[in-house]
Amino acid sequence: MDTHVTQGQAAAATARLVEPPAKLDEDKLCHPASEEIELAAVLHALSDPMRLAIVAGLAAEDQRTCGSFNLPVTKSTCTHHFRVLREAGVIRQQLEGTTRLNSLRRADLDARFPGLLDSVLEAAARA
Amino acid sequence: MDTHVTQGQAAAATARLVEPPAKLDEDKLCHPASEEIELAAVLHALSDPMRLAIVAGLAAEDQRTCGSFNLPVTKSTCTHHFRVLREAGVIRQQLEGTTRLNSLRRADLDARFPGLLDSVLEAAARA
DNA sequence: AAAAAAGTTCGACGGGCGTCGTACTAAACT
DNA sequence: AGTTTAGTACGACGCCCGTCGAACTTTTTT
Repeated sequence: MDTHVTQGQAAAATARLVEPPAKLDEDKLCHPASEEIELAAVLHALSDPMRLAIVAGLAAEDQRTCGSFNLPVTKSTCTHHFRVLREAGVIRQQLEGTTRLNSLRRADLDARFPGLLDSVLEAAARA
Repeated sequence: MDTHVTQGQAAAATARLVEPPAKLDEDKLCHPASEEIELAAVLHALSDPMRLAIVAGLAAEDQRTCGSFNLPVTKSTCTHHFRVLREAGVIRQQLEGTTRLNSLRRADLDARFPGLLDSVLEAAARA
């Protein structure tokens, strides 16, 4: 090999063909761009009572950790629900030490689907 | 028995304990009352692309028959989607000869969840 | 260095969903 | 009366969803 690529880097590149994100810490939690947010996915994400509660709780107080909700499910189920919300573009998760801070993507959602989040939040508060 | 209940009525009442609606033609297609409409059920009903298309089509032109949508699925699947929408309280179906006329429950939905339907419809139109 | 804290990953399980085909019902049109 | 029209009812199939437990990673605390 005449290129300055170590054996480790080559192995990593090969592995990336199979498993894209690999090791970049920032991209480990991948979010859709605001234009990529799909309505059906958002509505599906919000159609679960527990996820609706998460979103309502986040609307009341932003930047909360996953554990702060004290949901009546195991941690793995908790991870699942937050991932569904994140991949639908409803919330943003950022790594912060050992925890993940969750925030509502209000601006992005409002830009893509004006008024939708607010009406859902108001509806959730009413029930 | 000293109450004025005929044998027929008693039998009907007993049967109703096992199979509530039974034979009343109007109740064959049972809809939830507006206060009984649940948010999660509505969001779930709207989270399917085909049902979203049905609702959008109904918003454009009301009182349409099931067949008028020419959906790319079989009739039984079609029946399924309309039932999900009806049982969630999103649409109303009324028997009319051999067909069922579908209409959006705008007033009921607006009363229960103000602005929700409109924002979803606007979001659907945008995508 | 060891333990604790906060999540993630993986495999598994049961139930529900979207889809289909076949059989059926009820009204409408020959 | 027979046929067409417009749906419904009932299984059946594969797949996805919500849930769990066990093992793991990473950062923080002791």
